[in-house]
Amino acid sequence: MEEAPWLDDDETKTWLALVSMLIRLPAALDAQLQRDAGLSHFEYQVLAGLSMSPGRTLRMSTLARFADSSLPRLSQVVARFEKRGWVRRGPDPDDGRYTLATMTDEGFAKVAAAAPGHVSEVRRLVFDSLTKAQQRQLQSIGDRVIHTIDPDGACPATIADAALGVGDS
Amino acid sequence: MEEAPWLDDDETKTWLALVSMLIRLPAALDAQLQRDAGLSHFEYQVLAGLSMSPGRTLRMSTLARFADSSLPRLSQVVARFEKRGWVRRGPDPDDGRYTLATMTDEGFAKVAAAAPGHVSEVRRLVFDSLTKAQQRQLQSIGDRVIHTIDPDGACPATIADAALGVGDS
DNA sequence: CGAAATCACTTGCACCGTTAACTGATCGCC
DNA sequence: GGCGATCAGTTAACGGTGCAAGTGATTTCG
Repeated sequence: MEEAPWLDDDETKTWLALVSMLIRLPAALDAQLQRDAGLSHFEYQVLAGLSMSPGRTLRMSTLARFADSSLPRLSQVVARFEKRGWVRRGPDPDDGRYTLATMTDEGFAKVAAAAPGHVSEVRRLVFDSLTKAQQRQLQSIGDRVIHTIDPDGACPATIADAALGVGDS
Repeated sequence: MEEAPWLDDDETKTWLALVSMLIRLPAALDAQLQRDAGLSHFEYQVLAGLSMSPGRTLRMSTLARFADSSLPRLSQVVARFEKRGWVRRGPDPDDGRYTLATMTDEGFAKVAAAAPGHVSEVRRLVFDSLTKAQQRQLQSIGDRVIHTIDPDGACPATIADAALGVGDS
């Protein structure tokens, strides 16, 4: 713990920039989604995950991992969605312990309506400011940090690959 | 809004990696600080800002900008700190509308005890995984994103420079 | 000089998220 | 086959955060 007591000047600036981005970017995305669609970023992520899955159906636990969510948190959000008619829940025929969440047409319409504005904001705040090289660096940096935090935990992209059939390689 | 309807495959992967980092990195930092010092990352940021300022004193509004915080949020946290004897509050002699928050020796001892473990975790999760070039890229990426979100808003680093006398040029 | 407007901050209320205890369903072991 | 253990998910209680209204101090302008 005594190896490297403090950050040097460059590291401090990098760190302050990262922390600020860590706070402001989610806040900005939440603000846009709340304003234009009445959705939090987390709610959007849940709907997006369901909309991309085959049959628009996913086990709650799989959806929770995809959305970086605890199970209680997801349970409450899905309960709200069910009340609004965006999602239906039922036991998994293969294993009664699992619960399958299925997105309705109304839910799909909701996320389809919200997506363009959100993607546009993501482009505006992130991709438009960055060079192609920086985008590659950003992905690499993100992958490394995530892997350090959770070495054997599947990242959302992997879950997307495995459960949703999205992506390649 | 119709300019670029969707993200391509590379952009999607970059985006998923960034979103995951946006969620997991703050969670990991909170977990370490909570475990080892009983502090949230936000509380640490407030204490760190005060500890670095001249006279360990700062106006509430300046501290709020530094910590990316709303004023009510900061007010409650500082009220808790005051109750624990880590901070004292009083009106600014120059302008009675401002409130000066001053860190006590006990508060300084608290943040000084928490800092090494936190910095060590920051190193472990971020800097140790990254090359020097990636660190430079990360700072540049963060600066650009922050500036896009808030073009004329001062970033914490700038506030640190101006109000705390930290850093250079 | 005094009243209205503005500014910095604090308080009250509603909502959201985490934690711990609980319900149902399946698996392991005898 | 039946009992305990484990797993998936829900529910209830607590703490924290954002928003709107309120307080106190200062500036502005007639």
